[in-house]
Amino acid sequence: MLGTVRRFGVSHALRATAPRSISARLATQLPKWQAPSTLSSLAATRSLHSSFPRLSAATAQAIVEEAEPSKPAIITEFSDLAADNLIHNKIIKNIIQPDRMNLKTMTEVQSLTLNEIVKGDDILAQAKTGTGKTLAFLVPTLQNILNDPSVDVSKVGRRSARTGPSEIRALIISPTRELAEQIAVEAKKVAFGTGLIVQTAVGGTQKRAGLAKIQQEGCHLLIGTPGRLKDILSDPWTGVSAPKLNTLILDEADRLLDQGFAPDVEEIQSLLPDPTKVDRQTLMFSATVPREVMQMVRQTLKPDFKHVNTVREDEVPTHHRVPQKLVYTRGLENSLPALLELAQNWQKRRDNGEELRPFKAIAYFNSTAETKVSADAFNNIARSSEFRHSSLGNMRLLEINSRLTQALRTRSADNFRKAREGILFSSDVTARGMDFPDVTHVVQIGVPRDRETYIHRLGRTGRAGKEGEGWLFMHRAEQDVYRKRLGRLPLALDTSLESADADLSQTFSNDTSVGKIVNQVTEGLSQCDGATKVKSYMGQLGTTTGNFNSKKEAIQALNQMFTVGYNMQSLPEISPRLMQQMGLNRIDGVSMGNGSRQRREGGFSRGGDRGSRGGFSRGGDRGERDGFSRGGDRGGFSRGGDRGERSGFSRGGDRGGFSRGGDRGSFTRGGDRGDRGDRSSRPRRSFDDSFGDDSFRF
DNA sequence: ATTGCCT
Repeated sequence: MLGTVRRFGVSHALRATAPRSISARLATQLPKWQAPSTLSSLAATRSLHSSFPRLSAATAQAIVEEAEPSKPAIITEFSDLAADNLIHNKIIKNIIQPDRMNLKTMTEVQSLTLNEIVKGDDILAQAKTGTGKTLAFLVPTLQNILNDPSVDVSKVGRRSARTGPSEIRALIISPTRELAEQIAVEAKKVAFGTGLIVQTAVGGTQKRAGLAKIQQEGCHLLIGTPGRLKDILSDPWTGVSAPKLNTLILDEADRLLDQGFAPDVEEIQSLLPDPTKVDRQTLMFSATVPREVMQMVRQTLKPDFKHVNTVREDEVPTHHRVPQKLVYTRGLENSLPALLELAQNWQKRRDNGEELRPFKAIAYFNSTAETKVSADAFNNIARSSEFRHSSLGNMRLLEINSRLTQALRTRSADNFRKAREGILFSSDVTARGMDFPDVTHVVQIGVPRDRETYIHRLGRTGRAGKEGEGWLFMHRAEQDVYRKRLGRLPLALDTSLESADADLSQTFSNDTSVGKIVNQVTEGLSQCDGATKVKSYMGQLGTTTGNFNSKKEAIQALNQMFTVGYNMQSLPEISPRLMQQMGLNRIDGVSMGNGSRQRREGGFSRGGDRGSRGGFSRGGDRGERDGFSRGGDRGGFSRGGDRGERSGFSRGGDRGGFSRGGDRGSFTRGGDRGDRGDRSSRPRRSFDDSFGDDSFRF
């Protein structure tokens, strides 16, 4: 708690030196916001001007005592924004009317950023997932466009409308298409009736149709993904340009500034008017701002930008309202049974009269092919009449990843939004920003690529004041990478899922509930397309070899998943070239392909699904883009070789030395700053150093 | 080899 107060105290003191903002003024006039907990009621606004001196710990402590007693009430009502014509009446109505957005009270991040954005400051805003960041930048940004005397909204709707394809005043960049569309939907709600025109530009849609729409209707606010934005802004032939652009918004800013996106984002910036000639405000929003992107942030924003941070530095940026559980799986093949068991247990409790919301989960996987196999397997399971008549029978089982056609992606997202209960099998395409209502569970299968990914995925539940649960299923051999990569997180060990620890190489009787689950999953997987299973194996090859303690263990676990879990006879071939690239060798247990034969025959030969039956659709081509192959289609089955006997494979689960400990990983705060993300700028504390006696167990 | 992102 101490660390929190200190941070708050410093920030508050700094804030007092800044010009008094309207929100501060409003704050003192308004009744204090009734916060559900002190955790979220505290907030910090601080200036990060590069010349600002860093305070010593002693100074900070002194300020704490001075500043702590008077906590300002920082949250305001939307209706109060009408004062001084701060925000257009129409916008306020759109927000508060029961038949429209039906919101009343601003969230912290909304109230803390509104004035700064209207003032025109550059901002980096950090707030937890699901706390209304989108609205926080939309409302003042749309207001700023209305405030611009050169923007004429009065004639919109008539033929003589003065808006056009070069009237873009604000640009919002999003890392995924669905998020861009979602922001646009919200923007249109806010802008309704104001005459402001909101347009989108994302990939996977018809470029020409989108351009025609912009040309016909005009555009004040453009929302899009990096590739398409770059495309239309760089191509003079499109007629779409932004010579009057005043606002650039990076949603999920840390993602857009990371290696994968930064070049595109920089190029887009270079296509915008010179900021020394046309004044430009840049806004960055995210729940996570790892230390290593701060340099990029500073380079992109004006030197006097404001850092609004509602996540206290000793706090894990996840909701304390979302309990997080860690499940060790015996093998990689145990994850899907454990997922089914989780759903079943929940629905059983509902059947027994517990007041629980319907099971609505997102299952996250680290590769697209794995999402596909898993979704296909569950859809196969769901075809049985037993399943259909069980308490899981009404679940929607949907899949989304970047390899699907955009039409299917959109359909899955829409269907999952509407679904009362179900599972969305997802890659990281939905990890950030997506707002699916009433998600009760987020299940992450395998350790995610980084801590930010973990946090954002988890943030798909527990939104807008609702409850939710987070689950991480992980192989024992991922333990080290879990600690190193994810750092401090409030996960509690959970051993309630029996199928997570079952030895799937055994035969199970349908008499037990675990046996039934295992048999259902095995059967569902048997019916899946063999080629997709190979792609899943290949896809996981990259992540598991990076996640496991050793490559050898990773290969053994994968091989077992493939043969025991996927019910395949022989292992996918890995070309000598790839093996060399990945630093694998024969000893690791991979099946080395014959490069020349593979080239000659191309792709892979269809090998044996042992248990596959006819009759069912194999999941196969339900519209995946490019036949689900991105670049070199490798991975053949090795011919001949071990004909399905499993004895040749190591059984994974070497668990020597591991102790299961009690379930105590609850949410406690040590004195040290939980803030991490310091992966590059300074040496990380070792895991053990950062844990006191009553700290997180995992 | 692994996510997402203009054709």
